[in-house]
Amino acid sequence: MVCDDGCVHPPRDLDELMSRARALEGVALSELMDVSGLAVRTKGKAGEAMERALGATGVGASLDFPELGVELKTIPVEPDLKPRESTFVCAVALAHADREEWDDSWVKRKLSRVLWMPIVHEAALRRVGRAVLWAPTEEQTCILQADFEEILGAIAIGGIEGVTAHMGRWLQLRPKAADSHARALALGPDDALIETVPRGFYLRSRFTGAILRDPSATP
Amino acid sequence: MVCDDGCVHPPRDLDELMSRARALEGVALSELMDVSGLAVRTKGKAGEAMERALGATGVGASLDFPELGVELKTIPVEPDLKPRESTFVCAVALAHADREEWDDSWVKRKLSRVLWMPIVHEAALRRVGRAVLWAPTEEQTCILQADFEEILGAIAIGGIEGVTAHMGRWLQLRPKAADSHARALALGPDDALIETVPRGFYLRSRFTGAILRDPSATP
DNA sequence: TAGGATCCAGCTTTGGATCCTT
DNA sequence: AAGGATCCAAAGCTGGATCCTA
Repeated sequence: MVCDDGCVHPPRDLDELMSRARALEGVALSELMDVSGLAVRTKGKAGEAMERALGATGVGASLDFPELGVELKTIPVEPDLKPRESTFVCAVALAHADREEWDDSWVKRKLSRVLWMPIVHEAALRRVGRAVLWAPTEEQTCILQADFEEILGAIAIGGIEGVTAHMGRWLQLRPKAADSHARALALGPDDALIETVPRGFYLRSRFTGAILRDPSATP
Repeated sequence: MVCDDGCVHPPRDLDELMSRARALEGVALSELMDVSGLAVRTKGKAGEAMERALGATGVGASLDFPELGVELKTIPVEPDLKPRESTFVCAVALAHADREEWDDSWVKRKLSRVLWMPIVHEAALRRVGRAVLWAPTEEQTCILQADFEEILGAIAIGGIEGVTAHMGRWLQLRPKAADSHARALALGPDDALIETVPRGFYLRSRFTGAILRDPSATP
C-alpha cells in the first residue's frame, strides 16, 4: 500500500478505500502530519494529510478519487460529532449565474458521493473519527437542488448583493475570501456587472452533522 | 373622552380608535405611566398604560376591543422600527394539542386584527411610535396557518419535547415561563402525558418588524 | 489563482427566567 | 392562574479574514 517514496497507492475500489478510511479511526492527527506551529497553523493541512493517507489522485477541479467518483471531505467535529464549521463545496461562477443548471453543476457532481472524514477536536488533541461514505438520497437531492435553484434564481432576479447566507435549507452561499482583497465580477441589479467578493457554496453544519449520524437524515 | 375618575371611555369605532392611537405618537412613556423604579420595573406596564390610554375594555381571555374585533399589542422597537423582542400571542393548550383546529384557534382570533403600538427605545427615553392597524392578508393567513399546523402536527407526532423554536416561518412555540416553576401537562411521545414548562405562541420579530414597515409584507 | 480548510468578531436566536396586575 | 410584556446567558449564524499548498 506504500511505495518507495512513502506515497500511498490509489485505492482500487470502494471497499479498499473504506477499509483504509476505517483503519484510520482513532489515529491522532499528529501521526499523520506535522502539527508543530500549534493550532492556528493547520488550516487546510488536515485535509491534505487525509488525501495523502488515503491515496487520493485528483488534481485541480476534479474529484479526489475520480475513478471511484468520490469526493473527500475532512470535517472538524466536537466529540459528539457536531461539526465546528460549515463545509465548503465549490466556488460559484458569479459572472453567468443565470445560465447555471443543477444537472451539470459542480455542486451536484461534488456531492454525488462523499467520503466524510471527521476530525474529532477534544481539547488540544485531534483524532480521526469514524468515516462515513455518503451519497444523497433522492429526497436529499431534491432539497439540495431546490436550495441551489433558490440561490441562483435570487442572483438572476436581484443580483448577487441580494443573496444572503440565510437562503437555502442545507446549501448556502457565503464569501469565499481566500484572498480577502480579491474581487470577482458578478451580476448586480439590472443585469449590470459589478465587482464583489468571491463566493462559494457551503453545506450548513446542521446538515453535515445529521449525515455523520444518519446518512439519510433530513434535518 | 375622559370621565370623572380619569378613565378614557371606549372608542365607538375604528376611526376613533385610530385617531387616539395616532395622537399618542411621539408621547413619552413617562407621560402615560410612572416609570420610576427605572428600566427593570416596567414589565407589562407599558402594555397596560396603553390599554388605559386607548380605552380598552376586554377582560380575561378576550380581545382588548371586543366590539371592534381588535387586539392591542404594545411592541418595543429600536429607532429604526426593528423589534427588540418576539411578540407573545397566546398560550397553547398542551394537553389536547391533537384536536386543535386553526379555524377556531385563539391564534387566529387574536391575529385577525391587531393594533400595533410601537414603543421606541432610544437610550433612556421611550416614546410611542406610529400606530399600525393590521389585518393579515390572505397570503399571510396561509403562512400563519401553515406554521400553526406544522407545530401542532409535530406535537401530535413526536410530543411536545420534539418541538423547537426553530419551527414556523413567523409563528413559533416557546416557553411561557410566567412562573418558571410552573408545570403543565402535555403530550409526550407515545401519547403519554408528561409534565413540562408551559409554552406559548410567539411572532418572530422578523415578521412583526416587516408589518410595522409594510403591513402586507412577507419576509 | 484554485483547492482545501479554519478562525473569529459581532449579531441574532433560543430557551428559559423575571416581573407586574387583575 | 391568566394576561401582558421584558430580560438575559449561552448557543448558533453571518460575513468575512486568514492560512497553507500546488
